[in-house]
Amino acid sequence: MSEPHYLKISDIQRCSGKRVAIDTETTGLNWWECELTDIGLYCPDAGVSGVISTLDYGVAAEAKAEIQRWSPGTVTILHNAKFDYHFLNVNPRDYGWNCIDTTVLIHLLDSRYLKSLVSAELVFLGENSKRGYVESAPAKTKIWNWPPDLRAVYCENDAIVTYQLAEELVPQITDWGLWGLFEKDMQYLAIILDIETYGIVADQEFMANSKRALDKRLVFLAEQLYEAVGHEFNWRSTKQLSKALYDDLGIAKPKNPFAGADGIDHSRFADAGKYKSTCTSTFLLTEKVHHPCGELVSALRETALMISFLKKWHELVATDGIFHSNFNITGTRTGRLSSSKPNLQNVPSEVRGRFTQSVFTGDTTRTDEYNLRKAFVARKGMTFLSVDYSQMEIRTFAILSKDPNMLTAITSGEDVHLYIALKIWGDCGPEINKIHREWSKTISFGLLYGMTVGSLQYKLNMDRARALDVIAQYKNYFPRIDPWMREIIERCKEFGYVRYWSGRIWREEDPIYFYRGCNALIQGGSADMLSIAAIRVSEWCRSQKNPTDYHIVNLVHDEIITEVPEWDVERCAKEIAELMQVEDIFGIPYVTEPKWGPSYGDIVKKGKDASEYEKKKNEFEEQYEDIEEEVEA
DNA sequence: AAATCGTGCGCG
DNA sequence: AAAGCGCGCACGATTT
Repeated sequence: MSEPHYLKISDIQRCSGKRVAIDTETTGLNWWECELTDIGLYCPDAGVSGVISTLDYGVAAEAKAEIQRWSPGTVTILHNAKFDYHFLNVNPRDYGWNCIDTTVLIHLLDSRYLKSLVSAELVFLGENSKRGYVESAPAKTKIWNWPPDLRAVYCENDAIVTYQLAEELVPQITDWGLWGLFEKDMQYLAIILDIETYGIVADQEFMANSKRALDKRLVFLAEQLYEAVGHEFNWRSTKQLSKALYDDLGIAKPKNPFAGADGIDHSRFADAGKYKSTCTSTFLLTEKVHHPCGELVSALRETALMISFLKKWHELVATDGIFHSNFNITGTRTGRLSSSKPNLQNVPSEVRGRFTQSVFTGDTTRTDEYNLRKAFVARKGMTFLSVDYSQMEIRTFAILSKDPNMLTAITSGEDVHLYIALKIWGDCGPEINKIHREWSKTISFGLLYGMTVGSLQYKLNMDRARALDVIAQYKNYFPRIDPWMREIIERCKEFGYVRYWSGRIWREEDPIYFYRGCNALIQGGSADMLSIAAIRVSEWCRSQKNPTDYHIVNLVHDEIITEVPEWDVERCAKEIAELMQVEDIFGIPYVTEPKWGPSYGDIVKKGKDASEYEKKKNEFEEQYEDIEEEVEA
């Protein structure tokens, strides 16, 4: 092992204004409760290479303060910058530093690359310098428990590798014409750093009440099921469930819809084991197996899932009652954001079961203990303001494909799906129009994602000829759909990638997946637009008279949620909704819709009756009592 | 005992 | 219940 190079506090200032790679080691991943153990710096222009050991709290504070004195224009280079910045308690934007995050460089070159430093070094520098250190460390020991000298050389090495990666990758990014997009993503990263730091408050009382009610509900439902079947079993196991329903209870098992007249599945999927012979999906159980046990299992699954959300959240909420979720800008194939610990992008809402397997089966409203968005609340005196885009992806499709009729549809100001349905199939009376509207929705989203005829006939329960006819009518009305899709597939064939309006590159070499490029352009193109909107909203927040009262708290693909003073919400709604239209980008406004309320589960459009909240609350209390009685009985 | 895969489902 | 895109997470079953 090489000797560690311990730096003096005074060495830190030598990096100011220069290109400096930073790597930190810490006592854990949770930056809001863990400590820095080391700060590695590599700045060849200043002749600095080494580590500040920050095990001493005073030294850590001193080192952080010195770093904060770096002048504007200092180029900080980090691998997964958000992590280190959280521990250093700084946002590079606030100090005028440039930031180069090497994971983002990699992601922009090809979103399929793994982002770990080991993998990056191997792919782009052809080495694995970490291995030696890891092998000389005590087996299965966390880095923060390593001997300090070993950790120091490891940390310094990571900083050096990060610097080398930037040297290698920045010219590649420039060559591909991606530098502008990279700078945008670095601005985005700074905002996400703010969002994570500020966090979102947990309503732990709601979580506890909801959990209690759901636990009882689960026991009650399970007992019902076991009684019906005649014995206990693990309903979570598809194997055991299949046996209980179709063998023990003798319910008729749904026929394989892909089987031919001889009852045998001759499709190309049959051998691949794609047909799940247990037949226990919720879709089958509720739509095809008409038996109360199907409903029971469906309710059990929903209840169990809600409980698992609550259990996870209980572990994740910090001691100050705040969630510090993690948003990853390099986590998806298309350029969307992903969220974890907790995932703030898949929180169950009040509306349940809109679709089962994408087949419309009617909306139902969840009672309060199932409306888990209520677990996220605004701080005292504040309110959540959620502004989302209407039909964002259809709008992006219209703009990218320049389909004249689709552009008219989205700028008409009408209900887009109904508008399309009426244009294609005419006014057939309210009942039939409703069906046509569902068709239109299924086809619109299906086409965007590359749905096949077979799938549509299955989804809409039509024969092949009818499904083909419906698609033909749709495509006949929107003449640019087919040509646009063909162009994208052609580009994939020719270049091995397609470019978004933003310049982002989506790569694919396998012809069987070229069709996914259409979805990537729409989904990812929308994501790049939302990120720009978020950057502007963040700037707006910081330009307010009292900026500490205005924060973004969540981003959900087509929605920006801010926390603003309750008294000021109407003005905020108006200004942010307008700002988010970003009309300057395409010359066409993205229509936005503001809603607000005291919790994420209780945001409604302006004008909705406040007594609605009290009404639901009472229903919750009643239902909770019912469950208590049910269980006791 | 731990890692990985398969299934299922929440969201857009 | 495969066929339409993109995620994160929990759990059972299976593999190492």
